[in-house]
Amino acid sequence: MSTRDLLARAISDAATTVAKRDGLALAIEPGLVHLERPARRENGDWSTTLALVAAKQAGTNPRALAQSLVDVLNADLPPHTTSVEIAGPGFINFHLDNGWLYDALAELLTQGEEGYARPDVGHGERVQVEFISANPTGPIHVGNGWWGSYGDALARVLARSGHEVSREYYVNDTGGQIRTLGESLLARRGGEPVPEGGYQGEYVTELAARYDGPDEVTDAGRWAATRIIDHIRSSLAAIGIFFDEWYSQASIEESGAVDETIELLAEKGLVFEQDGATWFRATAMGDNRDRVLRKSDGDATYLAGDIAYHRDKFLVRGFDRVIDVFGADHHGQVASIRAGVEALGVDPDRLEVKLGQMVSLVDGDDAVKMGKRAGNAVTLDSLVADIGPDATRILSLMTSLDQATTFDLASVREQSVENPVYYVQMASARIGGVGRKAVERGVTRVPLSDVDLSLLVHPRELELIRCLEELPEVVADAAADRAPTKVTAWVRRLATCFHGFYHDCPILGSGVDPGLAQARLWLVEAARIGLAIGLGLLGVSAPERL
RNA sequence: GCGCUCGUAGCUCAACGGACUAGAGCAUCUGACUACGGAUCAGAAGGUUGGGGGUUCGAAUCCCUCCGAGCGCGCCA
Repeated sequence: MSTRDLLARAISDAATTVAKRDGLALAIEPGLVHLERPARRENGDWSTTLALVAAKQAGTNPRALAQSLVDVLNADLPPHTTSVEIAGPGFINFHLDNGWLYDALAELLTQGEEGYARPDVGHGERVQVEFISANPTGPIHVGNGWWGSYGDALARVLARSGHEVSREYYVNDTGGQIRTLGESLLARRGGEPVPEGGYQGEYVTELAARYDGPDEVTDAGRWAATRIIDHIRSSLAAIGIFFDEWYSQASIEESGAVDETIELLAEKGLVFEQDGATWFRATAMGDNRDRVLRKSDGDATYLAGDIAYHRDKFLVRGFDRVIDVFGADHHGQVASIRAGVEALGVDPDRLEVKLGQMVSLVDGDDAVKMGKRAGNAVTLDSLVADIGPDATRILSLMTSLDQATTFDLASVREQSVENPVYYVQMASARIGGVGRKAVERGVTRVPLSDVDLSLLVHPRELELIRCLEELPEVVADAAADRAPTKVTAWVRRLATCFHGFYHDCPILGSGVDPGLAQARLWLVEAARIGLAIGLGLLGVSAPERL
């Protein structure tokens, strides 16, 4: 059990003691004790706001409650605790000796890369993360890659924190756009200009040259969409994004699921006919207007397919939770699909929609030329070719999804200090360097049980251990908040701590005490494990040399 | 016009109900190398968190309002 958990238990016990003694309504489960790290180290190693939060329900004031708790805690100090004090309006601060850090370090090393930082916050919840789902009518752009990196990292974080995760790409391989794609392809093959509103891109010309099927629009469109999806798949594979499922919209329509879904909604009295079309009474579910499900020409709308698709997710495949990651330009769909899900009798809270704000690229002096929305005009392939897969992923995971971002290609293109991937990967390379140097000098790590970790007393060493100790909590928070950027922030902090340690604490130097050298070698191993876990969650490589 | 999202240092971004100096990086200015990779480390300077109200013991964070920006408002997908 971690020191943090032991503290939480001690606080819970103290609350029980105080409640019984003073007749207060105060019962706090250890798991609900909120512990945080004070911003300033002199205010202790851990802090709790329990007295602030619980005073009202206990019928007392925060300072008085805090004082009672502090008295009880000081009478029987929790493990590693040297003192407990009250601060400000009623914060309770705990000062610990370094022993808790050595315990944490040993725990990390014992659990290793596989076992460490696997907080079970999901309890096996089955979560589907659907992301990218760009239409198969052309290459994907930078925004798709940006939001895709988010979706993939979120899936990794959820998987590590006790969720059963499935990644899915919804392929819109039907409807008018596929016909338009087919028309464009056939026009190009016939040497004619692409019709108004068609797809003009060069990729259409390239595909046309390879197409040897019939002069039939739908066949041509489907054929092209399949080739384009293959291309998208490889573009995403290049930055480490893979899907469990590529779900075809056409397959939903062909299976009859769309008709069934409309029928289901009709049974609930939420469907009506008007102007020759079939409508969904979405306003009954809070949408701001009703929506067409079946057009007067008999074709199902995109929305009808999407509702049928979500019915499949929740009611057929049985996911407990569905997280859809959309670009902000699709936010108009959210209210309708949410209304549809609710109409099907599914608790709409089980559907989470994450909107990725727009991404803009500038390129040094060419900023103006590229224009404001350049990000959505530049292909992901060209970005990756330009700055590499690792930089693409870490940059897209530096900012939160809901922050519209602009970044300058010129500043990250080369091995520039503005490119955070080098700072982090240099830590990885230095760790690799220590290993190589150790081999060169014939130094090997002795078993952990023979090492005295308490020799690690340098402030740089202690900071590094503190940082590593935070990882399980960072993973849990990142999962709960759907915020993989928290992992990015942590990885950068870890790199900073490692560089500081590396700078000030020689490991293999001739003047280093052998016992201390062993402790430091194990600390380096712990840093390697932490970095590997963190970068792994982000989909960024941890190279042993640069 | 309506709706959704967002306005935090010169720039790009953190922090998303906690205090104790709103944090990083870049850019600017000072320092540290015969180093286990200096693509590093240390320090300085830089912000009434778009404006104004409100709720709270406590607000960048929640609510209202105004201003500004982006994106949507099809029997397209």
